[in-house]
Amino acid sequence: MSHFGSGTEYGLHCLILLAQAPGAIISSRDLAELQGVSVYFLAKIFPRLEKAGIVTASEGIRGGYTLARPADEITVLDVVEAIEGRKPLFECQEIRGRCAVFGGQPPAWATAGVCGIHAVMIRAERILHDELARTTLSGLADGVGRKAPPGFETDVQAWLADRFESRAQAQIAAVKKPRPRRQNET
Amino acid sequence: MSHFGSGTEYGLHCLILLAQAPGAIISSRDLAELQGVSVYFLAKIFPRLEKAGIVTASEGIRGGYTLARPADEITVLDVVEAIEGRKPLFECQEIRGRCAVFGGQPPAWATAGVCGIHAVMIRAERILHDELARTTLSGLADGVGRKAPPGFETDVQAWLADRFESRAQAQIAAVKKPRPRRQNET
DNA sequence: TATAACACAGAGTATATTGCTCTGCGTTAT
DNA sequence: ATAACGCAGAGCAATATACTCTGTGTTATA
Repeated sequence: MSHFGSGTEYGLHCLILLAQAPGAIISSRDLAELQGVSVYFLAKIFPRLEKAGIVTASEGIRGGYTLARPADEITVLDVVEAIEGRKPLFECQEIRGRCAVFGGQPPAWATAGVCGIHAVMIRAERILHDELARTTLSGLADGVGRKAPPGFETDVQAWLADRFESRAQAQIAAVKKPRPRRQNET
Repeated sequence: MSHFGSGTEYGLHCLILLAQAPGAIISSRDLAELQGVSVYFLAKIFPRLEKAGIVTASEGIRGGYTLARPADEITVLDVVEAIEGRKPLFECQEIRGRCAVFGGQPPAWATAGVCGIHAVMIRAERILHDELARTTLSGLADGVGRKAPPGFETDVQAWLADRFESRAQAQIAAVKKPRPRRQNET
């Protein structure tokens, strides 16, 4: 297993798509089906991004998500912390005060300040966070844009727009087929 | 929960003690009881440190562990990787190739090279590792030495030496009390 | 040579997390 | 009225964490 879960991966991919379509409202279902990941799982991730102020939600049919602020103001660290939660690199249990030679009453010098091991971990964690905060969603989106041929991004937007538009037609189709619910292919 | 488990914390504390007593053989039981942590749990951690070449084990009564190389040649990263295993920061599942507009056959450009998100994570991971590799066991031990009053380290060594010496006497004591096994206080 | 403590291997256990599935509720555009 | 939406939360199998305990073989000492 890795330190960051797949939720973070899915979330970042979705947010890049939102960054490429500024202002567009895209549902978690469409984002999931576009990328071939679980609709249900993605639907659990987005509320966290909303609570963190990264996306804004709109309800009802034709509802969905949009970036809450410009893509260059959302860092990878913001997304990781929103989805994974703020779990620290290291949780100091203050072993130093338990030393048997203290006999249960550790002297002041033993528990003063930050434990040496903990200090190393705090430093490493800050460096990791700084690095993750260096890349923004617009930076990631630019990277994708540079690799893809000119037509690709348009195709993706067309795919999403088609889904969005078909919300109205779904109602008409429902007259013929009672339950036209899509199945997920995961 | 934190990214690094308590095994890493216990391990580092034990290795600092071994670094402070170069050449001494200390059993996992003594290390555990000196620090008030689980004897059994520590006994599961040390074989990993041995497999990683950080400590060497000696068997039998009066057996135990010593550092396998000088304390300034063992980094915090070495210890973390030995105990936690080499789990990556991020495990790329190649979401980019699953895009629905590709219809199951992603073009070469889409899957060429490293995924942009993965690239950010690889960079962050290397920076984290570099930072953890910057501190050695001797560096940590020096930090403890600077904080503690002059007599402390001697007291600890005396506590451990006393345990080590008493291995022989334990057999004499066993004649009077049939089962003089120590209980752990965790 | 019996013994006690050791390293080491591995089974077992309680609890938590991960990744995912599914149901139900209130909201919204048609 | 309907269908799809966000959102909250229950459930669930698989895995991980932090221990706990047992058993095997090794070694120094009385």
